[in-house]
Amino acid sequence: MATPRFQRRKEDRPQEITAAAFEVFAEKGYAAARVEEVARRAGVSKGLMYRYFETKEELFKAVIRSVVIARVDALLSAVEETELSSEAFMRGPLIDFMKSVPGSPVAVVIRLLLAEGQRHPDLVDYYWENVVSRGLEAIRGFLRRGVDRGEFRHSPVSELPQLVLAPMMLSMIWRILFAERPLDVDRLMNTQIDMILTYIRA
Amino acid sequence: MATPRFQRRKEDRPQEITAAAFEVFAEKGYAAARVEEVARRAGVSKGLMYRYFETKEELFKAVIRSVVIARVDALLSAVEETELSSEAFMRGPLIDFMKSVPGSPVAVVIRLLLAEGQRHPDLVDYYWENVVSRGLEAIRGFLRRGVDRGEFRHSPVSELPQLVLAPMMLSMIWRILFAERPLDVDRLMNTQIDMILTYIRA
DNA sequence: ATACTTACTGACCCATGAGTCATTAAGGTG
DNA sequence: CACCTTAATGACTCATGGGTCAGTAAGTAT
Repeated sequence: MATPRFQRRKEDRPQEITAAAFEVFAEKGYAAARVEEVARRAGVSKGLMYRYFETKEELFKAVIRSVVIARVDALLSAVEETELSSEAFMRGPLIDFMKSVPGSPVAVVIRLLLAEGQRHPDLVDYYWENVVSRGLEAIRGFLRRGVDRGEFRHSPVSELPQLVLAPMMLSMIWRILFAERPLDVDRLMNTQIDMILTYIRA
Repeated sequence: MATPRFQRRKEDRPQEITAAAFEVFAEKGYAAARVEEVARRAGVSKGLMYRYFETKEELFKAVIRSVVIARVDALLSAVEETELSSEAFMRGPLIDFMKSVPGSPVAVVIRLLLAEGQRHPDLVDYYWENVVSRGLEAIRGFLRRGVDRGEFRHSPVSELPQLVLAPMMLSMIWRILFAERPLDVDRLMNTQIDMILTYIRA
């Protein structure tokens, strides 16, 4: 009694394929990624892959979309639900969030978007709407709330959430390009937050 | 008397070809760039291109190297030669430098490196040594000098030149990905510098 | 058990584009 | 001017890899 040559697992395939594709795209980038390699890692024939995803490009889009959502939502609800003072929130949960991003799948997505974004403007839009603009809005809202509560003074910072995130971006790029070169990410982010607090504390 | 079908211009070709290649790589990225397109824009046959550059990859490397040097040198000598106070230097020449980078060819190179760096570690090394580490060193030296002169107090910032450059990085990434979405780069950089100065002023 | 649907396979097709090379002619040399 | 070197051309080759599809068998319904 030979084991069957394959099993039918319609439900699980798409997710298994996007997971494998994420790996391959992460390692090679879009253009150098081989569809056959994705299929192999997903434990599936190339033909089947094309049953679930029309083209390599569709697969790529599915991968990007599959990575995006969860992390930002966590930040959003953390901002809303916290009972910490604004300063404590920045020194605690916010900084933890920022430290977690550069090593997360989000960094891979950013790299792919930087490389391929020009030819996939709809993906960039998608990413903008679901990640960047929501994330910035969360932080902008947080800073304004601090001002309203009298914890922070008025300053340009309240309208520049990018200032808070800049060291996170830099750390991400650093990690992608110069992985092995040392960068004291903790110190970088702690100092930036400390500087911001010194600057805006009421 | 027909005009000659071509002219021999051994001296100028390499530079004309790398200039055309820069354009094409900038528009398409490495993988999607067509060697024939580069040749066409350089006003040259594909065959001739291969006389000057062994492979597409060599051409790519030549392009990266051709872009790199001048800008950093300008920063380095500006730091050494200025007679401004440290604060005035930061608010003037340094900030001007930072504003100029995101729209410069350097941004294109960063994008190409992010996309292709994994497969060209020697290029990443080259870029690190000739651009990043020199640039960081220049700023670190500048910050230390400010401390030595009694203009700045001791603080972690003196050892974190990345903090100064973080908004520049963010602006660069922003521009690459979200070109059309507004970002007040001037305000971003001015505020960061203002924050830093407030934080470290003796 | 038998018939039937369709998930799945893998050998195949073929457009694409990097790289080659036989040939041509520009432009210098004696 | 005749000769020679080599810059320059462009038609060609051939590997690569995205995408197809005829055939196979897993699982389900009757």
